[in-house]
Amino acid sequence: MDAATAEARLLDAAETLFDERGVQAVGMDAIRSASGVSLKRLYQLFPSKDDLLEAVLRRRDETVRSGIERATAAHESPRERVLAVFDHLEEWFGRDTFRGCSFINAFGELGGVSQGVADIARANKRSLQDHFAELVAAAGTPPGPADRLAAQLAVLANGAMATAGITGSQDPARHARDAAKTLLDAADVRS
Amino acid sequence: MDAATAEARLLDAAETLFDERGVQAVGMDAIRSASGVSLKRLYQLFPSKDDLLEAVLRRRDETVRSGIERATAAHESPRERVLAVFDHLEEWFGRDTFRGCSFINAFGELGGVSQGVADIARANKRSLQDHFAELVAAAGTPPGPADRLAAQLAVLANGAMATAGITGSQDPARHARDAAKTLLDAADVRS
DNA sequence: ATCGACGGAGAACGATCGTTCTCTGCATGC
DNA sequence: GCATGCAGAGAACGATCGTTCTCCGTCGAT
Repeated sequence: MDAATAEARLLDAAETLFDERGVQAVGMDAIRSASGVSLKRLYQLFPSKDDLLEAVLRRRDETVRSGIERATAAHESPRERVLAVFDHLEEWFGRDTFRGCSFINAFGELGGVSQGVADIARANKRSLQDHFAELVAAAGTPPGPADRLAAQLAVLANGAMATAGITGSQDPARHARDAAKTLLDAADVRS
Repeated sequence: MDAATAEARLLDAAETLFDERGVQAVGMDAIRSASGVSLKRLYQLFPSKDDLLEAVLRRRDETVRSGIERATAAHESPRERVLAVFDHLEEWFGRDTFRGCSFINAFGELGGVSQGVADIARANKRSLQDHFAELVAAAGTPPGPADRLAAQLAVLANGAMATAGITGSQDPARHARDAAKTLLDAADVRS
């Protein structure tokens, strides 16, 4: 097995286990077993558990961004693109492995003791809000109101993630989508 | 020191430390030092760390509920009461010890491995939504639309908590409040 | 075929943690 | 004044975890 596939297997296994049980509840041995990559190789690629976790979060950040990018690109109008983000969330919440947003969860567990984790979570949330800002700006909304609307949409999206994680239901995505529609109407983003 | 004050000191110390660093990063010795209660007494009152954590969360649940209750009771109209919840959040987010919602954080860390923690978090979030539902119903909104609006408001509140925890800013409370106002207007909850 | 470098399996190590136990002192009841 | 039981301080214990090390087999080069 070459280094690239070992790394991918490690990140896959670690991501799954961290999502399932949290970070500190997962031992390096469990990651080794789940990935089939030896401990020696693991520590060559990721010198510490913190490094592995941050790599997992960074890769997940990329996955999330491109997933949202793809979901919104499938629609034409800014309004439909914004709503597509919430449809994307609903589909995500429906996966049976879903147990909340990795960044919200990792921040809750480690944000107080790991600056690295806190920084990555912050960057992820900022990128979500920035993405909403771009979509809203594309509708012709002036910068000030666009930023405010984007912040509100980001709060909705994060609320859907937190609520869906805890309740284990897809409903929060639909509720957030409905609320987003109301906000878009009020801001006169109709197309 | 009698049992009641020992228990209170333990819950205070544990709550502060858990909020600050997460649950698993806090040793029982740290709780002992911070509370000034001996380990022996601690284990007499709370037979395990899990018991202590659940007691902390249950007490916090009460605190949160009564805080919201008090904040809303200070206003007359249903609309003002709903908005008062978000003002309450803003004040909370401004406290320098704020590091996110204890239930969202605890669920992220332990929801996957502790049924007890998951249940308490779920109950807390349900009670928040129920409270919104009562406020909205008091405005004369019919049950169906009232429940939908309450769910949307709950998503907003949870989103504000998650976002404020990660970004360390009070802004999400204001953005959520503005969004709530728009939703109330759209639902014709004007007084 | 022999040597040597490398990778895997898992034991070992040191630290930490939850929990329990021991020892000591003290206060209270006779 | 003395015995008795309780509480505190912290050592001890057993388990777990992150990390490193040892041993062994394999494979490629000469």
